[in-house]
Amino acid sequence: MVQKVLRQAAKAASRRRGRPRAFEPETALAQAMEVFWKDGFAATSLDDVSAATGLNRPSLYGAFGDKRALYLQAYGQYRKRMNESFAPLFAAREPLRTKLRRILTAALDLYLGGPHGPRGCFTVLSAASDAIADPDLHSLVGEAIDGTDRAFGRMFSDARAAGELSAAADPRRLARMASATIHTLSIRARARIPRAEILPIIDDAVTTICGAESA
Amino acid sequence: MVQKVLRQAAKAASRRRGRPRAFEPETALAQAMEVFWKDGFAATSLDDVSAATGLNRPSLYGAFGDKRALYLQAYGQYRKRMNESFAPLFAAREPLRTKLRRILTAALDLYLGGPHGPRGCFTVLSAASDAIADPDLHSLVGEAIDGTDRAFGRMFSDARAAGELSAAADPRRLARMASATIHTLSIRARARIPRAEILPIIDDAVTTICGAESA
DNA sequence: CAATTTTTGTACTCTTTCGCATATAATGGT
DNA sequence: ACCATTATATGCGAAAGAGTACAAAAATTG
Repeated sequence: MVQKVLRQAAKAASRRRGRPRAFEPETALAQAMEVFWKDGFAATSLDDVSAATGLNRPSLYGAFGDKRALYLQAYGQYRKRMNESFAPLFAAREPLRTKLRRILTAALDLYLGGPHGPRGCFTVLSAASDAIADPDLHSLVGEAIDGTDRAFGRMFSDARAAGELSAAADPRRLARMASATIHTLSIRARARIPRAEILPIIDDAVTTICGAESA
Repeated sequence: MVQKVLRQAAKAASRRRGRPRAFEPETALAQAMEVFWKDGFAATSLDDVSAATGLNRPSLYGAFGDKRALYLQAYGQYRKRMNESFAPLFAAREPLRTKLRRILTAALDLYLGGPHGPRGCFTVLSAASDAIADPDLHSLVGEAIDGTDRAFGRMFSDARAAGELSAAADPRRLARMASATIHTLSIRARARIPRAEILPIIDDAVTTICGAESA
């Protein structure tokens, strides 16, 4: 009994007991994410995921559980990756105007540039899905939206402290407008509206939030 | 042959030939719309639609065609109804501020108050769906988004002409920000965020677009 | 009333899909 | 070398889902 506990504790460090996995769960999850992101939960079959990952269904079950659990983990990885890739953009020491433009442009590129065409934001897709009825997904999506609001909120709050925004500006209001921009970018990208017609919205948001171009 | 053509031409006016329908297509379409709106295209089975309408599947096929055609017609009816119910709000002779607030509030109520709980905007859902790959749906959704931009655009343009907005205001930019607000309301409603947490966004948008409250 | 036309309801076929049972393969422990 | 353990691959089984065939029902036309 004690032995077993010790062995389990060492699992991460030393090699697992039986036959080793022939794949990296992280990679498989990233591939599963792609197909779910493209077609959504209901329209994606486990055979689609199987084909995308190169794994048989039993391997998927063994590693991640059933379809729902797999989706939740794929979406979890999406959130983690988004946080990692956008954190430096939010932390950058740049003029507010430039920073906001960079963030929105990065989001649009991400939404338009999927390996299978325009796809929008996975969070927005998950919210639209029937799977949003699931309380777990429901929480994750709520956290994601809130997290975006907060990230923008901190950015505008810092900018105001640095004198880049008027003292009367409300960081939380501006943050929600920035999130709204993210959402409209996602929807228009997914609707396959051409990039050239979406791009002006980034200018709209920068102008609306930071004021008209002064230079 | 000529007889047949004449008969078909008179079809709309005089009674149809064989056994009459036991249902109104408009009503059935409205009921189909509800279920598609709730769960999306892929997660809604024809049995679900059959249950919601009280019609057998062969009747659905006879009246509307296959599942895809049915969805397109249900979505078409949604668009028609939205245009009808929002047109008077856009046309109202009210202060811009009041009008914008009324429109956004009506949208939020619609998104939150489905017979089966929060549901968001059907256009946003359709864009998120896998069915967006269908060129026909794709066009309909594009038109819907564009139509909203234009409706807001006219409103702001008129308001500027009436002196309710500064001469420097760009109606198209403001229109896209208003549409973005509609989109974020839809997403947050669908994500089951409580009404009280969504409501401030309407204030945000009114303030951002019309300027800070003067009175 | 008989013939024709259209709708309705039952039941059917064919395909897809999820989840799992079972057998085989590959590793660590003793 | 042998056992315990974990992963892989084939394939099964039950269920759901889309679309349709067919006969009965309900209307119009002559």
